[in-house]
Amino acid sequence: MAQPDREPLLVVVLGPTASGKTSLAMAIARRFRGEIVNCDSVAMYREFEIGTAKPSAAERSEIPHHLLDCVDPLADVSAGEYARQARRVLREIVSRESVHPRRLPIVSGGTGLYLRALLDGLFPGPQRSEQLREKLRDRATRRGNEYLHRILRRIDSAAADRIHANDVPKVIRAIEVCLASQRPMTELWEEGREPLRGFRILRLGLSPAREILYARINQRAAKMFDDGLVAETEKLFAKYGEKSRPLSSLGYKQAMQFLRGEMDRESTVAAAQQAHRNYAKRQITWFRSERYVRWLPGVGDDPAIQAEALAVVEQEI
RNA sequence: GGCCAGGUAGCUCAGGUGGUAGAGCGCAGCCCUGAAAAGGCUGGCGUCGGGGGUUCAACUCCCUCCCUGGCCA
Repeated sequence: MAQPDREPLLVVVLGPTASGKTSLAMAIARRFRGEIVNCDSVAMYREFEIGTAKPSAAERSEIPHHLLDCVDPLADVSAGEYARQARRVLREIVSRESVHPRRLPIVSGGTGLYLRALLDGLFPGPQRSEQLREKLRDRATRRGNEYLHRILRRIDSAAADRIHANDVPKVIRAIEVCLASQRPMTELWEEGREPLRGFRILRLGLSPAREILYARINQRAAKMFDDGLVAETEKLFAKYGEKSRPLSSLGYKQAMQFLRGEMDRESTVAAAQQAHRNYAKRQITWFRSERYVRWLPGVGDDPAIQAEALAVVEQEI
């Protein structure tokens, strides 16, 4: 029996792309009156449909979904912004006075950093400054990565030790933080993060065999092209131009190359499949070190896996 | 059948006046504190087409055979 004063449960479904997170989240939501909170960075953008494998219209009308289609194609999201919005949504779901029993929030997604920002929090640092970044990027191109890295070493040597000189975006972010806050970034890190409070968190991780996952990825990426990914990309490019960041994300990036005539259709599909596989591998590495994950050895639309997951949630709820 | 080009890592290809080989990609492992579907780091891998010969030593030189592509008949 649930104690009356127990904190509400939050279920998190995580795993690499194409592992069946949506299916599993839907199954849990159906059974326990859930609402799904998206945690895929690109799915937040409006109008990017085919390449993002968003839940279908039918799924969205059956179960409430949050943080999908909430960002303008010309805007930029960030981990911090995501975390703020997601926390607000979670509190809202769980604090509706009129709803009994309480609805179950289910976070579902594969963007590891966003998930960490949501659950563990980020350090209290400044937001990005596009002008400064532009300037630093420019210097990196003209004077080299090592040059930029030496600047970082001068103002925050601990950060320079941790960040490889070739990892330009992270070097730039570190310099940006130091300059904006007038303190070494690693010193700000010491101040800790602000984790999400007020929930008991159950992490369910999907971990299908590599071979099976790669086969699903290949199939799904090919299907995106059959379903009109190129036409969608063309439309979005015509409407927003190159400044729309998600146009350079998985699938869209390859479709853009096709539209520019850089590749034939077959190589385009192959390149998109490749990019998705590489991404999945990085996700797997990221999630592997995540703690407190209840791993499910299969795919989210497998009835046996769903049954296992439902049983685990049942115990916790 | 003749002539040319070529057969080197899973793939595409570099290379070497003879001292047992590389790059990119793939693959695998890893990192990640507001661009993260981004960015970066590390690492296997080869009977250098087969067989002979010359040589202390052949992937490299010579002979021969096989295979692929092109041109000519």
